[in-house]
Amino acid sequence: MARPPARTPTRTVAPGAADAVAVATRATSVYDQLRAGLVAGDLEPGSKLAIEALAGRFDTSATPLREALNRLVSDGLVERREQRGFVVAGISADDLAEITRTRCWLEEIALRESIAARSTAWEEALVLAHHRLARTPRSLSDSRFEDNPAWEPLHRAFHRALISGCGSRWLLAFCEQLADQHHRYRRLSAPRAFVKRGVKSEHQQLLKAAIDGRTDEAVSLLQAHIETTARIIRDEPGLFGQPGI
Amino acid sequence: MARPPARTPTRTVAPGAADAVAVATRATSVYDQLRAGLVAGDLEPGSKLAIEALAGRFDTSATPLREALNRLVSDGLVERREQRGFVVAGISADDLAEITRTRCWLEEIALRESIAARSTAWEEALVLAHHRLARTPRSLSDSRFEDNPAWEPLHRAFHRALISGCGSRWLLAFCEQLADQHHRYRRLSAPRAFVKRGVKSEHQQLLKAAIDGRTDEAVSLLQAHIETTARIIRDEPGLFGQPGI
DNA sequence: GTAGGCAGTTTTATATACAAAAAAGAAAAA
DNA sequence: TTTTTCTTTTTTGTATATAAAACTGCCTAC
Repeated sequence: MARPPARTPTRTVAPGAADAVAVATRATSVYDQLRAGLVAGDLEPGSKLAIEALAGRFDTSATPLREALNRLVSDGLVERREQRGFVVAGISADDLAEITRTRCWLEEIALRESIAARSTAWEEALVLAHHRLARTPRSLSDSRFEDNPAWEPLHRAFHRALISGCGSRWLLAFCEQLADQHHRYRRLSAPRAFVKRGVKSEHQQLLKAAIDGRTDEAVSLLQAHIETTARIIRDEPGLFGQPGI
Repeated sequence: MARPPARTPTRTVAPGAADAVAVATRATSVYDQLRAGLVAGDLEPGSKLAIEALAGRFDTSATPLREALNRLVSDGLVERREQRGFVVAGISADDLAEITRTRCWLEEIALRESIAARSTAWEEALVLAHHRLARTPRSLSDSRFEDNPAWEPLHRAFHRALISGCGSRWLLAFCEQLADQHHRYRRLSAPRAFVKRGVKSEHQQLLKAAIDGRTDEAVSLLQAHIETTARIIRDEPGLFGQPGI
C-alpha cells in the first residue's frame, strides 16, 4: 500500500523547538534503514529476511524488527509468507510494466492539477528544486560512471515539487510509492550503468513547460521521461528470469 | 498506504485444496477484525487504541496486536503517535474532499482502461456482480432503514468488477484503499440514515453504459455516483468539528 | 533410483517480563 | 484560583522465553 498520506511528518527527531517531538522509536529506525536499503536495491529480490540475523545486524530484538517488516509489506517492498517469514519483494517484467503505466497515469493527473493550481510559491519551489538538481553531477567521475549519492534525493525532490501542488496528499503518497518502486528497479537493473541520454535537458524542458503552463507538453515530457527510464531498465540483460544467455 | 497489490491472496484459510495453504496467523486475524471494525465505523475517530485492552478483547498478547496496528497505519485507518501508541485515524471535511477527488480521478482511469480492454469474461463477471447486488435489498425493513449487512460487500464487488479490467493491480489497490476510506466516512456519518436516492437505478445505468462501451457516459455516471455519496456524508450535521448547533 | 515418511534442527509466531517514557495526580508556590 | 513541580501510576516499546510450525537430512519401502 501506499503508506497513508503523511499526516504525521516522517521526521522523527525534534527540529529544535521547545516542544520536544518524540524521538524515533527502534522499530521506526529499523524501518527507515531497511527501507533505504531495499529501495537502493541492496537486497536481492526473493531473498529471505531472517528475523534473528537482521535483529543482530541492527542491534535490536525480534519485536521491533517484525514491526518494521510489517510496515514494509504495505509499501510493497517486502512480501509476507504467512508462517514462513518475510522475503524481499520479487520483481518481474510484468510488474515493472504495471508500475510504469500506473505511474504515468497518476503523475499525469497530479501534474495537470499542479499546473492548473499553480501559485508563486509552487513555481519558486520548483525552480529551486531544479536548480539544485541541475548543478549536481550525476556521476562523481567524468570518465566512467560512479553514482553520486547526492543526486537521487535531489532528483526525487524535483519530481515531487512538480506534482506537489495537486492538492491531494493521497495521490502524492501513491506517486511516492510508485517512484520508490521504480527507483528500486533502476538500482537493481544496472547499479553502475552509464546514463547515455540527456536527462538534464529533459528536466530543463519539463521545468519550462510546467512554469509556462504548457500543460499537455509538460505531461508528454514527464511521461516520456518515465517511460524511457523504464525501457532502459527492461532492456537490461539478465534482470528478469533467464539471464541474457 | 495502500497495501501493495495483493500478490498473496488475502484469503487466509485453505479453500479446500490438497495443498494446504497456511492458516491465518494471529496478527492477521486481529488485523482483519480490527480493519472490519474500523471500516464499519465502529470506533470513534481519534480514540485511543490501547494495547492491553485490545489484546484482552481479541484474546491474544501485545506482539501480534502491535503488528496488526502497524499494518493498519499503512492503510490510513490508524495513526501512530511515536511513543504514545495508536489512535483511530481522524476525519475532517478536507480529508473527505481529498479522498473523493482522488477517488474520482483514479476510478476514471481504471474504468476507461477496463472498458477499453473489455472482454467477455469481464462483461459476464460484471453482469453477475450487478445481478447479485440488484436482487439484494438495501434495507431489511421497508418502512424504516435497517442496514442489510449483505448489501455492502455486494456493492463493493460490483464497483470492483467495473474497474477490475484496468490491468494494474497497483491502481486497483489504490482504489480499494480509497473505497475503504469512503466506506468508513459513510458509516460514521449516518449509521442509520435512509438513502433517498435511486442508487439502484444509478448502478443499472452504469452497468449498461459500461457494457455498451459508452465510456464517457459511464465515467460521468461513476463520478456522479461517488460525488453524490460524498455530498450526503459532508452535509450530515454534526460529523465534523462543531456539531450543527 | 525415486518417493514417502520420520526424527532433529531451525525459524517463526506468540506470550510474558521489563525498562523507559508519558500521563495522571498531589502537593507546594505564585 | 492558577500555575508549577514532583511523585505515582499507567502505558508504551523492547527484550527474552516458549510453543508451534516449517525445513533438513536420513532412512526405508517400493
